[in-house]
Amino acid sequence: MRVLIADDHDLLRDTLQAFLNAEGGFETVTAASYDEAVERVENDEGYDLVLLDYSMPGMSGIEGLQRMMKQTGHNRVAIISGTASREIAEEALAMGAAGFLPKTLSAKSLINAVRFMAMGEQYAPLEFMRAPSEEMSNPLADKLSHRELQVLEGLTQGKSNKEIARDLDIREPTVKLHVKTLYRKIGASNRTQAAIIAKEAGLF
Amino acid sequence: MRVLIADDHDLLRDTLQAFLNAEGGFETVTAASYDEAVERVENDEGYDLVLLDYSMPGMSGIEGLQRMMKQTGHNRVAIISGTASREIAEEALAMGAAGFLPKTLSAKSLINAVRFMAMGEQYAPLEFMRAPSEEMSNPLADKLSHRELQVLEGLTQGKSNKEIARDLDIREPTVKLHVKTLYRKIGASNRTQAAIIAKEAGLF
DNA sequence: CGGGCATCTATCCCTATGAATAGGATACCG
DNA sequence: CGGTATCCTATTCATAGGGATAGATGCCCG
Repeated sequence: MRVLIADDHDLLRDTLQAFLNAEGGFETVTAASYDEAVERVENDEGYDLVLLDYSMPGMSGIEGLQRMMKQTGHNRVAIISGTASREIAEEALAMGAAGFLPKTLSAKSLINAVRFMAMGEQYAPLEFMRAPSEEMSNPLADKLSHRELQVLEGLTQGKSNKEIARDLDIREPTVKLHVKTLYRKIGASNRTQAAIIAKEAGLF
Repeated sequence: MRVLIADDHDLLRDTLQAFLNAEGGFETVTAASYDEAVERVENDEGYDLVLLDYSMPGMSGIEGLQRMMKQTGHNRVAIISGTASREIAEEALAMGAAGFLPKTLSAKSLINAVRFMAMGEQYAPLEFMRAPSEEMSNPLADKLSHRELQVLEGLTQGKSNKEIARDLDIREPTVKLHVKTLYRKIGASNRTQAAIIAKEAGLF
């Protein structure tokens, strides 16, 4: 099995190559930039898999993946990245990439994944894909006080101020205040927008 | 590699066994029911992987997976199913299942997946996991007239009736009418609920 | 052709919402 | 202790939203 590893981090590239050689029985070739990778693919033959670092000179993200996939034709191309988000992984996979490898992957899993992809399957770490989008520990929630969050939850359920007041056992004017300050904090101008924003942030 | 296949469909079970033996080089044992599978695991030793049909006698869904995982201890257990939804797959994987195999999988991919799982990795078909939940082709949209849909879209953007009227170039009272009839159709009692319902149905 | 349907317009009336402002209670922190 | 933040309550006012009802048009289908 021939694998091309393209990454601008020398250390990672070299250790990865050594490891794939020793433990996985792969034949590996490396490139330190996107252009070098292109050159290798042009001149050499028969790579079973091309690993592209998501952020390296010349790559320009998902667009580099696309170009490489076009250029290699039937060859399989996977993304390897230390930072990319799930959205990017999804995009790459939807585009037909052979896989997505976060650098948090264990060496053992990486061997398995590379072998899996070289067999023609599509790989991505399930726990990575299963993560609920971004979450980002909800920057929204942090900005709001406890009460404001409770009120916001009421909004997302389509409740009136009066209902929210009853549920929280506070007076209606108080609810209105929380509602208004919460608008300011999350950038909404009415309750429907607030509800949508909260929903889209994955709250409740 | 020793694999236990538990499925009440004789045909599938036998062909699967034959195929895994011949093409994958696996040693396979079969069971026709959940209880038989439990028995096999108790008496035999060293299964690298247990494949459980999601709907077979005694299995009772995700609960059977849980019991089997507890019983086998370190052994790896995967679900195989012809009907189960993505939600069930997610649940199984979150619970630590070795994988999820829909019966729509190609034989070649199945071999790869089984080998992958036997190596200790977690597998599920990415295209299956990436599918946007259910979608159900939006029963909501069918119930609404064209205008009502346009108005509903405005609602989901947090617009006021006046804004919607301007955007659609109709008078505000008309918008209010559409809004009201649309509430009835989708079961909302105010604009926020309508917006949430539309959002959750995947509209817009 | 007439009935049913979606569409558009309009008016009345009441309630809910949003903005502005203000005062008091509590709790935490330097 | 004083400063600050959060929370609760209150009042007033303009506007938006929601319910009800009514009338008119254009269109398709039986």
